[in-house]
Amino acid sequence: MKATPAERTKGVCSPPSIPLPAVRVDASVEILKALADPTRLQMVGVLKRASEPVCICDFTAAFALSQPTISHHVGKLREAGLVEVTKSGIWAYYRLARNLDVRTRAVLDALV
Amino acid sequence: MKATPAERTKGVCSPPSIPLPAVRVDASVEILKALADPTRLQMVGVLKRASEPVCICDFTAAFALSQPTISHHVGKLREAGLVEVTKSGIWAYYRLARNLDVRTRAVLDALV
DNA sequence: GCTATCTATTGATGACCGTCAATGGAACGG
DNA sequence: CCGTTCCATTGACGGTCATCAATAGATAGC
Repeated sequence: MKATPAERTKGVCSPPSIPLPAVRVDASVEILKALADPTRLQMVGVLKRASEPVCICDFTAAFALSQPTISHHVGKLREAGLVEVTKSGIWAYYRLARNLDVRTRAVLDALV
Repeated sequence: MKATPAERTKGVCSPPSIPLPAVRVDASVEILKALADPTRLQMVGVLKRASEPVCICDFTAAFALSQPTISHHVGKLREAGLVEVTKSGIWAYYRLARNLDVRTRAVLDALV
């Protein structure tokens, strides 16, 4: 009925522990989902290296995707709070958000 | 026909630059997608803090999800190379992979 | 006003994901 | 053997996502 290779008992082996607060997990998941796409990760890489805000038209030229798809991706990044947009005339310029928290910045430094 | 707020010309404003190698982007995206789920991120947090491999039955007890769903999530983590499994008798014990590369470890240190 | 350019939005479509119930497979105890 | 426990797999279902074509909004120059 039971087998104890170490000192395990019934169904639950060791007391379950959930160390991370749910609100923090949700925040991290939102960032991770925003970054978990090749195009968006490349975009963040470009923005992280750019010394000035980058025009959307640069992305449409660089990424072999339709213009609505490009707009969709930068919108996702903006919803996640990763980028900021400033509009000047016809153009829309994007840059990395300047108030990224420490953990998000660490993720970006590690990956892009 | 054209408007030049700075020194932009026609459609393409500045020469496009794709700094990150595609192979590295794909590898990063695989890690990000594996982590971009609340349950899996919590699992990784538990494993990161655990001093010994954790039994699947602990996860089924901790996460209010069906056992197939738990198995599905740890399978995703294993496919991404984030965790390793060692089976002992009836039980399956999971731990963090011991050969995680530097960038992946930095992401885990930042988030979980 | 009219036209051209850049960007965002809408609608549609095909693919993928998270979840569960049901089943299968393996190992242990009697 | 046989029943039990643990884990993985399959099949199905609803939801989300990435993508594009088409359209709309906004701005600048004529």
